[in-house]
Amino acid sequence: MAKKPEKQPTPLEYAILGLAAGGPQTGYEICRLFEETPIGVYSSSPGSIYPAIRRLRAAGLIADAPHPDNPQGSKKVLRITGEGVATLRAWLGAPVSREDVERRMEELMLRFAFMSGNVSRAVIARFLTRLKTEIDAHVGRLASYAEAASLHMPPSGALALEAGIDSFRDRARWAARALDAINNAGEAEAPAKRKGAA
Amino acid sequence: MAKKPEKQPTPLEYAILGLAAGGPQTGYEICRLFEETPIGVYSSSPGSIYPAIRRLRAAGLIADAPHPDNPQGSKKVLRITGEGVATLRAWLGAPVSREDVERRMEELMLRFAFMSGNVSRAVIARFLTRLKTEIDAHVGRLASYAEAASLHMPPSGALALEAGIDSFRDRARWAARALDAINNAGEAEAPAKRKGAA
DNA sequence: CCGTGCATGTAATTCGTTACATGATTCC
DNA sequence: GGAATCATGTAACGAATTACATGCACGG
Repeated sequence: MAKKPEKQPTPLEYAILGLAAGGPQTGYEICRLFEETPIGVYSSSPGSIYPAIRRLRAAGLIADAPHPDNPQGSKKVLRITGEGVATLRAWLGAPVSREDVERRMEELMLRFAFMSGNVSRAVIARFLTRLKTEIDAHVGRLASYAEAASLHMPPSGALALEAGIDSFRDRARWAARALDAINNAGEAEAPAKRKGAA
Repeated sequence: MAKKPEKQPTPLEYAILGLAAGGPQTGYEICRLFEETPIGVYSSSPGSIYPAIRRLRAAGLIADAPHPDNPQGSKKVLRITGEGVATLRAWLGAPVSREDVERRMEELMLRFAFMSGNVSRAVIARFLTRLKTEIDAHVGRLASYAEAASLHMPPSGALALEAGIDSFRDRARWAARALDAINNAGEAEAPAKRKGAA
């Protein structure tokens, strides 16, 4: 358990790690998920997935499950390791930075997607709160840029910028709604500290 | 003007081409634009931009403007070539595919941003119409997937999927609004075929 | 016994990222 | 004349894309 340069996994590797955290998977199952479900906005295809699996295995974040009864070769079942869980949780719990919002929103949403079951409700709530704060700040910057520059832009340029601002605003509203949903779901499960409405 | 393998430029190269189509630029000006304006969601930094400029120059899509009075070495002014304009227009006018919407929405918005001044209003309108159609279809697919799978997903996974669907819906609404804006602006400029409301 | 789907990979290419290198202006 | 900014690049590296390679299992 030593001798790892401690390099941060790529988003694709985190995605695979997150899938493995939901239960043992084979490489082929992971390929299928990337092909057939909306998670696959993040690339797909065996050519990127199998090398990513190999890197995760080399880093000790996943391991081959003891071959159930397969002779070998075909059907290797992957299981996340303790260190893998720790790495995944560190990623999920990392602060939401301005750069994340400006240039890595997709990765933020991928992070969020894997949170339930892997981090506490408090961590999820903190993520959403911080996400909304950072998005609001970014929308402010974009709006003032648009105000200053829209007139000197070609119409389609201004409209494209508007689309970007809109989508950040929309995401901020979603974050607020998601926070409510998480809190309500949590209250229903937990011993119920307080009840407002049904 | 021969001997080019006719390979399709990358999004970054198209972005540079689009900027050059707006008027001569220096590499440094392009770097600054990527650093300081919201166009820079598409990477930035000299390390990717200068190599891209070199590739565009090698492909004959941009050329060095005859050095105005600079001795040499510093401050090379880039100008788009006729072939560059043709390549840019081909990109801007290309059909909107399902794959574009599913996995290259950012590139579609980049395309749209450069349309004014480079392609006709008809091409812009066709783009927006087709974009909305493809987005609506994709929303339909995502919604039926969500209906079938949301219950078996962890809550944050379902919420993340919802965020994705929302943002596509939002973008479809934007496309409709943008189409109106383009049409209205066009009518104001053109000899006015018909007038409905002020 | 033959094709289709299951299942796991490798190889070549290419682009982007990060970091570094270099020199010319301009401002104080 | 020294520092900041202008301005243009190169080098090392990593990772994704595309295409290809391989073999097993199973139904018809």
